[in-house]
Amino acid sequence: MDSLSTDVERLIKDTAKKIFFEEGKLHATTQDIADAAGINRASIHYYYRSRKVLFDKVFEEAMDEFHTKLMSVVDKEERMSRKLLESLIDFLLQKSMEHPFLEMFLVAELNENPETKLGMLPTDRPDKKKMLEEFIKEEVAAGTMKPIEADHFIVNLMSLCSFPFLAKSIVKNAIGMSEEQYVKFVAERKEMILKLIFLDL
Amino acid sequence: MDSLSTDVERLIKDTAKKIFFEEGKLHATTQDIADAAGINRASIHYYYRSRKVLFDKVFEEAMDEFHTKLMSVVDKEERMSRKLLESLIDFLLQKSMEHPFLEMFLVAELNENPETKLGMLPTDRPDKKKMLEEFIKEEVAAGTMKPIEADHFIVNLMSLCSFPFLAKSIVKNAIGMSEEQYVKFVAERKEMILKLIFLDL
Amino acid sequence: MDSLSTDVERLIKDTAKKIFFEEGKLHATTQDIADAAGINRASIHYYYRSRKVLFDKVFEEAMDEFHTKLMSVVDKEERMSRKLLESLIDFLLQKSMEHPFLEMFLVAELNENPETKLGMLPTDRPDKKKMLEEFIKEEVAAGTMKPIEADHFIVNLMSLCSFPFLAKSIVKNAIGMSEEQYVKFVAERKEMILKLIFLDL
Amino acid sequence: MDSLSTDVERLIKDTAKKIFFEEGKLHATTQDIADAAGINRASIHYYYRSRKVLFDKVFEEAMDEFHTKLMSVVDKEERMSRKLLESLIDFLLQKSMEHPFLEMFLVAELNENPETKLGMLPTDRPDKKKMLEEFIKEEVAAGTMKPIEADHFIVNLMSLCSFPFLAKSIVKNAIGMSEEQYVKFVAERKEMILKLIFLDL
DNA sequence: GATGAATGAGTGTTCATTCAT
DNA sequence: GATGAATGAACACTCATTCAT
Repeated sequence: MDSLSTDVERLIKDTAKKIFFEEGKLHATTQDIADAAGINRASIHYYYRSRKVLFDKVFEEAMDEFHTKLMSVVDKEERMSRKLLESLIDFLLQKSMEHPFLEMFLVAELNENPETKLGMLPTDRPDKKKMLEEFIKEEVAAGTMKPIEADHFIVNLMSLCSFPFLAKSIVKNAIGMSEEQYVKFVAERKEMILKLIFLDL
Repeated sequence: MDSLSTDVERLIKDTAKKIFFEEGKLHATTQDIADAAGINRASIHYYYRSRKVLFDKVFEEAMDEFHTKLMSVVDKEERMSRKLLESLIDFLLQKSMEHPFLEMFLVAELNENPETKLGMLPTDRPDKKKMLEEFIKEEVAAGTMKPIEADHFIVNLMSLCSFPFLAKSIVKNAIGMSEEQYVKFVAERKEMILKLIFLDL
Repeated sequence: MDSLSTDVERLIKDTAKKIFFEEGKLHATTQDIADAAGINRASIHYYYRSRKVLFDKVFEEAMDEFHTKLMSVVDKEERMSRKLLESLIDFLLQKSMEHPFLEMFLVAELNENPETKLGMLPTDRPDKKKMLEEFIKEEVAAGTMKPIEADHFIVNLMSLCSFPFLAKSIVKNAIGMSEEQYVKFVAERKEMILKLIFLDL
Repeated sequence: MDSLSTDVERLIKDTAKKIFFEEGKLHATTQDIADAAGINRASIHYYYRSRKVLFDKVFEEAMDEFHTKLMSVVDKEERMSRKLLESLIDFLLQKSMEHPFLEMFLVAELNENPETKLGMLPTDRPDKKKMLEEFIKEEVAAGTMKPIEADHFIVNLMSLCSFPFLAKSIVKNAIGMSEEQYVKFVAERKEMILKLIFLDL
């Protein structure tokens, strides 16, 4: 009953997501999307009234999914722990693999329309920041971590997880990696990041 | 040394650089550039045959400048040293402040035209990589650094230096920073990165 | 007498007539008609092959109806009389109330396609014209009418009967009439027109 | 100095006016206008940002011109007189010859968007109506006119002057007039209308 | 050298229309 | 018979680009 038509609607959305957030084609036209989906350009307007509506929907959905999953990770425990941190890194790496260019679109949108409001991102919550600060303090006290401000800590995490995927083409070119080497490289990131954070690993 | 026209030629180039790499306006039109430069749109085509020529020139120049400066830093010494590394971080942070969105354009270009050849980036040179690996080995031997592959090391550096600028709007939103807080935050990056790398700082 | 489908067929036709000739929506789309009829847009093409076929049918029908009724009025008597003229005015006012915008479509069609042939209108018949001229001559002789050419007479009649309905929105705006005042105004037209024609009223 | 470019701007406007209000092509596209003007379709967007802007400007201008001229006729004298009435009829016939289809567009617009506000039309002014009523009263007292309400009088005038031009194609078809006969017919309208109004003519 | 005017090519969008069920 | 899905054709519109001055 979730009949054929719905499939095309989803196909369009999925194709758009792929082109935008996986392939990072910032300038993709409705024709590009239609071609990639193997459908007529007018179908896009049949299901989504306009390019903007499609884009907004696809973008909002990707952001929502990101937000929701992040929340489910971050809110799972009362206190920050190594296990929780590991889950967080897992999540950040995972979504960067799936949608390496989501941030690019967000940044492009914000550069074009600085007043755009985005769904409050999770770390902008005092309780979570406090939680993180306490964790750092404890680890520092235990001699397993060097003192660091929570803000830098979280931005480091984002940077180390997102940038290598976003800038995959640069990274590969700059370092002269083959695709295989890149895959291996990416697989090592999690352990590498943990070792960078904790002195006892 | 040229005539008056050169001034306009330079004005166009500088304005384009600003709009593209400082403001990150990926979709900027020739009209946007002309408006920002306070000149006629046709002048852009008079000095640069087409938008693509202007973009390519501006892009190549920014990349060349980046490349040249990087080389001058990296090739200053025969051997890698803490001082050299510090210079490198200084440089990376500096160029990210100047042109936070240069990578975005590079990535966008590579996503659109994967075959694009970019001037060989510096670390794709076995000697430099070797140099870095030796440095790491020595620091590890001295107990002032944890073992890390050179590739991860260099990508970490790029990530930690570039991402916070590229994603300034996200970072500020996600953490709820004011402009003043962001300025302070950015000023602290260098010391923070060094402390992250070296165990004895 | 037909089956159910005929009902829908008629519904479509009636709705189209209403939108076109009563509401004067010159730019009405098939979707507008489908919405107003509470049916699916595709049904319109099921019953009528194309928009043009529907429009032509609806238009032809309205014209035919007009033509037929006019004929039945005009051909009822052998000779023109005051009573017949009164019937004619009644009819013209009546059809202008029902389909105030029929002429607009006719005019629009003729402007777009000047070669369009329309069913011969009744006054384009020498006998009828002769009949009218005799009537005028008699009334003039009786001192109850001023001399006037038959062509002007008939165009005056059309003008005085059609225009106030066709241009209702303008008339109301220009004179500042309320809907009630307009209704009263319209009701007075017949007597007014007769008084304008005949000196003894 | 009112150089070539301005000429094209005017050419576009004049062509649009001609197509819309003289030829009554309600569905005319920008391509139709461009073709008729012998220019590129994009030029229309160069001078007027959009079709709507062009249409609105052209429409407003035609209405303004109508309004201004009408005022200059109507306000020339303190009191209504036969001479003034004659001027008014002259004006109404004149503008109907120039722009026979202006009312059609006004009506179409009002049918599509009933809330549209149009520049107050002139007769919606109590003083003018009073003026007309006094004139009628005087003529009636002199036995040169039959009693008639001012509203009917003014609508009759509009009808008798506008309709024959607006519905030229119908009139010609209905009565079987040649172009020459129509020209003669039109030339006779003024005298005919005056004779219809005044008993002593 | 500089600029307003003009245009071709392409994009989003709407529409009547067709098709499969 | 009826309808949601899909499409070709046309439209308004934008943009980089060219031309004439």
